[in-house]
Amino acid sequence: MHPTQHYSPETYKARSSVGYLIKRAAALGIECIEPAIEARGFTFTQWVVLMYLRDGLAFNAKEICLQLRHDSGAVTRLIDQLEAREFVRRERSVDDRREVKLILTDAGREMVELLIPTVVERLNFMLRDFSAGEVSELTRLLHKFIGGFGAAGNTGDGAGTEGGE
Amino acid sequence: MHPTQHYSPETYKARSSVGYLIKRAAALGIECIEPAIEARGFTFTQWVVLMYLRDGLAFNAKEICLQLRHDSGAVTRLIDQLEAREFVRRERSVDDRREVKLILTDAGREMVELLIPTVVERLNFMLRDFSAGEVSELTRLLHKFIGGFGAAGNTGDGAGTEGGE
DNA sequence: GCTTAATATCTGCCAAAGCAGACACTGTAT
DNA sequence: ATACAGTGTCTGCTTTGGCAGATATTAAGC
Repeated sequence: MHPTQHYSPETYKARSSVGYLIKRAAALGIECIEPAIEARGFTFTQWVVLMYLRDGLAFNAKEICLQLRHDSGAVTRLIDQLEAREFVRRERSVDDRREVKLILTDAGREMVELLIPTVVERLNFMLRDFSAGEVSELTRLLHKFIGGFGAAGNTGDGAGTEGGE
Repeated sequence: MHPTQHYSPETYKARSSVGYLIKRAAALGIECIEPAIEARGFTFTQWVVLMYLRDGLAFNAKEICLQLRHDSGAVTRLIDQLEAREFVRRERSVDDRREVKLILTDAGREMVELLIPTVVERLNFMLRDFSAGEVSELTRLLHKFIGGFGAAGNTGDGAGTEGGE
């Protein structure tokens, strides 16, 4: 069960590493979309949180922390801002009074729907030279990348005995 | 000349958007590699800068700003730290005295080489379920994504699977 | 019922990053 | 030479994110 060696220390170069490329692609993508979001008075992160709530990717602060990979304190303050502007409402859960359920207000939902066409347009623009097959393959590979080790332990050691082609 | 419509506002969902997936992949990748870097006393960003200098992706602060997509002030302070620890040296350019050339010291180069095997191991771990063809295709698609609209000085090589097996 | 551990959220403090402006230097035109 | 625009770097000020600790609630053990 020798592990697959896609890279080796002797020949490793940043510019051909998927680590470098993914990081750079993320930065360029945000840079492309962010101005459109900020023109409507939101930070990119605020927008992302509103989308998470709309799409049911998160229902409380904890889940937003996990999704965003952000600190819980940062998320608290982020929600504070969105709540102050009445795009999100906090509602203490009755089942578990530790939990605070986050609910998109009507204004919040309206704002998300208003912004989506712009974001979609930007995404389509970024992918304008891609065929449908390429987008679908990129999506598949990114899903695999995320699922492959996001779920399995990534705790610093070589615990990965799962998988194994 | 109708643009390719990979996404449409009516059906857009965060979890299937390459924007969301790339951002998440980047976050997970950093999360996987960062602990190994910090165990050696560096922040992830400091590591990246050292790699850029090693691989000639940047020679001065301006180029690091463009590569990292960071503010020039942030980069100045980042270089301050690396210079204080003597991994990087500032050298005023004689051709253009506005420019400050950044040079990896011997200690800096040594440190990079010391860290590379760990980073390579982590990358290979993240990609352990990927075939060589998949890594190469992911690399190609990310290059295309970046080059397509980034338009930055991207001396692409396109190849992914160096290092063989 | 009381104690302890775990969970969800929030608050204070510090570091990192963005923004705007200052400064130094270059190149060009007058 | 002087003036002016453009560029690279650096410095304050503010915002954001990370870390640690506090509070409130739940769950399990005695």
